Amino acid sequence: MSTDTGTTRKSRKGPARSEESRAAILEATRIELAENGWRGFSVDAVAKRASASKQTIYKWWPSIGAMCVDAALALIPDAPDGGRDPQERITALIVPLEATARTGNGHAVLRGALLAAADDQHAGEVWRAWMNRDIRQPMRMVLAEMASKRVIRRDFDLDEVIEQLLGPLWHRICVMKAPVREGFCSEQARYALRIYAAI
Amino acid sequence: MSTDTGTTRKSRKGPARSEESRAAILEATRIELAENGWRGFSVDAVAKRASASKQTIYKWWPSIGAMCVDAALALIPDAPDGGRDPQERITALIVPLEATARTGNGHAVLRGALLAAADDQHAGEVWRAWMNRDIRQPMRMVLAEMASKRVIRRDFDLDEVIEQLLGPLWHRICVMKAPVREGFCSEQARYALRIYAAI
Amino acid sequence: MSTDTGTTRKSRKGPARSEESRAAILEATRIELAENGWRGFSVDAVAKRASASKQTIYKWWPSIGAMCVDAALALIPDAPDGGRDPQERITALIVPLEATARTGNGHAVLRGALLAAADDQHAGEVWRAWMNRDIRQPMRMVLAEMASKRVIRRDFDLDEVIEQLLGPLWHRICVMKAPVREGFCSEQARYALRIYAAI
Amino acid sequence: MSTDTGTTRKSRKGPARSEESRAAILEATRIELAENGWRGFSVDAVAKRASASKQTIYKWWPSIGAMCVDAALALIPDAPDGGRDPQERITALIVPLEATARTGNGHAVLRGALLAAADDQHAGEVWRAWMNRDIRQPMRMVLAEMASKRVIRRDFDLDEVIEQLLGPLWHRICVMKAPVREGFCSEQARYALRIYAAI
DNA sequence: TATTAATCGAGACGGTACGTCGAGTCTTTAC
DNA sequence: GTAAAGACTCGACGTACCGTCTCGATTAATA
Repeated sequence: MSTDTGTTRKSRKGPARSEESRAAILEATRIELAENGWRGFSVDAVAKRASASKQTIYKWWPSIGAMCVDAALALIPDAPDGGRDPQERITALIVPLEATARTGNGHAVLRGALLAAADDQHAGEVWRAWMNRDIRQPMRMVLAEMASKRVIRRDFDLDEVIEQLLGPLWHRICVMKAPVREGFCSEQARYALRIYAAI
Repeated sequence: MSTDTGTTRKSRKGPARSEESRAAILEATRIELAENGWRGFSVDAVAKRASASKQTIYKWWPSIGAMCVDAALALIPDAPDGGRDPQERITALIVPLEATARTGNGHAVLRGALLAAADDQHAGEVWRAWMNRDIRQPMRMVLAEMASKRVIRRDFDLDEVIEQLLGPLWHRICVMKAPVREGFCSEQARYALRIYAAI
Repeated sequence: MSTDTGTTRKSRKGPARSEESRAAILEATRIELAENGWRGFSVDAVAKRASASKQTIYKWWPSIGAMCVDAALALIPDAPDGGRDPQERITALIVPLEATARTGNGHAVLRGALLAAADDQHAGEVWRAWMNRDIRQPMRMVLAEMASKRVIRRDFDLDEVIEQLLGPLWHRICVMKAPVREGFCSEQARYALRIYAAI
Repeated sequence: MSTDTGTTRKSRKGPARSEESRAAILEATRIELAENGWRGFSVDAVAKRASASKQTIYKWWPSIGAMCVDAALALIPDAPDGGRDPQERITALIVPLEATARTGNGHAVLRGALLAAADDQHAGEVWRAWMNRDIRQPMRMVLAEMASKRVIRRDFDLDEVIEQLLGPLWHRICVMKAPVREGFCSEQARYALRIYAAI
């Protein structure tokens, strides 16, 4: 789930931003975040691992927290097409997160990014912006459609639905530090919709 | 929800552990945690604010994360008596958390402690031990009783129920950084039980 | 006391070296050197002040120290004609330095250049080459003539004479940071010759 | 020529300043200064070489320049007793400098300290304070005595005499970077007094 | 008149060092 | 004994500068 690199430009003096350097920094960030956690995360270590200059890091990211979130978001695959079934469409929105948490050190990277988002101003904004664009808005569409067809109640609170969907994953990854079984997220989706089922 | 102070002793030379100092350190911890977050949290600042020596802090806590969790747990009131109704008994277990999150800077302290628990080995153990004693075990009892009476299904996973109960609160406090409305937790309890309702 | 610009060429493709840029760089160098001293001197600041590219600076000077010396030497006026009197001829060789030190921020520029010459390999060579050409050689001629006429002793050491002439100025500018009074240098010349007077 | 360590205290909580650390820092400073010069001098390198913390360095010295001067002054031996002869007494004041310049890497250390004193506010003050105490004041006494006995003229300028004494040494060490022969300083003393000789 | 080679401003980049802050340990004094 | 005070080493912070490189534009000699 890529974010903007900000390299777009029409014509300007001097060399363009090095995409190579950017990718190396994000990869190093993921490794360091997974190994040392959020408080133990060190920009120096990232710079050294990525053979990059700290200057370059601080130039392109507003804070190291934002960089951590960026690095994690780059790991999340694009959502698959959910077809017509509302239940499937909602599941499709959150399975990429589950997939990330279940692959390699993805759970540790996600945990680091979530901590960064909770602890750092900029990181929180980046994370919520991503959530808004990739989860909240699409889900609002689906839920509105379901509500109009009386499949679910009309008085749901969008944010609370999202919390019921993502909260358990968060708790598992961050607090329990236990593995995420397959289908964990899709099951939460089924539960959540059942809660709001009309009658 | 106090934790052990470790001051119990039969007879030993010299003065006992200063309860005054311990309280000042925990209070300073809460303030610093709420003001500067987890990554910005500093032992030096706590020591200065509490007029304590760093030595004293390191003497009594295995890690600063554990101290943060201790400081937050000291803020959580004891659970009220839930009576006989299972629904009420479960609600009673989690409303202290909601109450803490809704009082003063409690949400920020809780957030700091949760981040510490997710990021720091010792802190995570302290937090999970508390959860196990004050939430998980009591809830296991209630749920077992409900299952035996066929009020809920028998095949629930205790940890997943807990995640459905606490996850949303976490997500709200840490990710959304939005206020927690009254009844948020008890509603999650109602939802969770509905999910596992028999039939 | 100008040094070679290195722009002489017979025929070559492309534009010639920009004299405008060179002058702007040297002027910026003088200002920065006077303001920030030798250790605080920054190529970036010179480039920005002169609206020049760092590339241009590194292309034309072997080291920043050499550039500092160049910038200072450009400030030293040509020596006046000393006439026939040996005393006057020697005085004429060093009064340009005194004049520079007594004009505007000349003392600070001179100090910066001297520090550069003492601290930097290239700068030292540039400075000593200038000294050799503009002070040492002419003085050798005058002193030899005086020695042949038995006005001064024959066993003087040229470099020690120069040190007696320039050392005090140096000490005043660099160590005492006190103003240089008019006639300071010519008086040193008179003293030095008196030291070596025959008889 | 030691300077105050500032470790004097009657009674205070906490450990005293570590003399061991202070000595290691000064020795490392001398080595680094001699090897890399003033502009190339690095606090990091000193800290690493002395196995000291930068914190400790910045705690006890107002600037790195002052530290460099301190390190050099510690190398200058105490002045010998000059006896009764005024000429000898003056010579005795400056031979320690010559001796330092002629021993080991003393010339490079002295050069570094002189550059620091010329380039750095604090360093200059430290150097001039030392000069005032160990050279200027004693010399003022001797010269006053000589003037009262009509051995020298009465209208000399103390600072100019000092410049004539020390300037040549400086010029040799810093600009010429040539070795200092034995007797260089005492000869300058003889010259200077001859200049101001009555009649 | 194109082509070509050089110059120049702008600025991105990997590094090194800056001066500050915090972690965790140790030492001294006071109680 | 406990605790406050604080010095110490080590490492990371975010910034500044160094010296090299790349880019786009411009300028002058050559073809």
